[in-house]
Amino acid sequence: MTERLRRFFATGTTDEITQRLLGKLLIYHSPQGLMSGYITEAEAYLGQRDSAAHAYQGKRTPANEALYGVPGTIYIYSIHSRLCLDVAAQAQDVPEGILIRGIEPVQGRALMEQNRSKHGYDLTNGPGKLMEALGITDKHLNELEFGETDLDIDLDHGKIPKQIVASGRIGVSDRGSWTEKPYRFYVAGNPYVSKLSKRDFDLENHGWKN
DNA sequence: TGTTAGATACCCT
DNA sequence: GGGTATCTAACAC
Repeated sequence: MTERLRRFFATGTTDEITQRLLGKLLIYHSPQGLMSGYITEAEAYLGQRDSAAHAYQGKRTPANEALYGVPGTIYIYSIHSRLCLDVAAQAQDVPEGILIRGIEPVQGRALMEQNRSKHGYDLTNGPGKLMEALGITDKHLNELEFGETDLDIDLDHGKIPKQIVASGRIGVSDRGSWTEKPYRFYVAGNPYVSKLSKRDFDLENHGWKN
């Protein structure tokens, strides 16, 4: 199965893969129990030529080594005492990646609420929030591969976005022409998307086609 | 209801 | 020291 995921994360440009990732089911077999959610928001980072990427100008350290791994490698990094979840895209040694910024809870919502001590849409509508909801508090999954460990992505049981919105990436500032490039993608109307206005919520079907 | 500003927190270089 | 996430409070509409 990992063979399929590897192909998924190496076919097409990274911004295309990012859009295709929306609606796929992220699964975590946690020690607490099974948790899963549809991916609602993600950002593409285009490697050494992308001034907002961790691998800008070919930067390579033990911390971002996972970006250079095979397609589908898990890259976990910390920022402001929180963790963010990335997936390495493209062939090995091509340090492009996709940041998962939001999921819509499917299974294990009660566990997530327990981990976050929050409920409602605030549960998983941000990169640090979803990691806290999943109960991932360290980097032991870093550099492992999706599908080979407790984290998995199910390509078959996802949702189809009715409409995908592209926007500039969050938190990227003063990065020259890369600052405003539309490499953030999200499911239009889904409430589990960071910084989305309430009036844009599609409360009927959360922006999904099915 | 939405936008903004400030405080906080911590691992990696 | 840089990173840009999250929570709260304050203010404008």
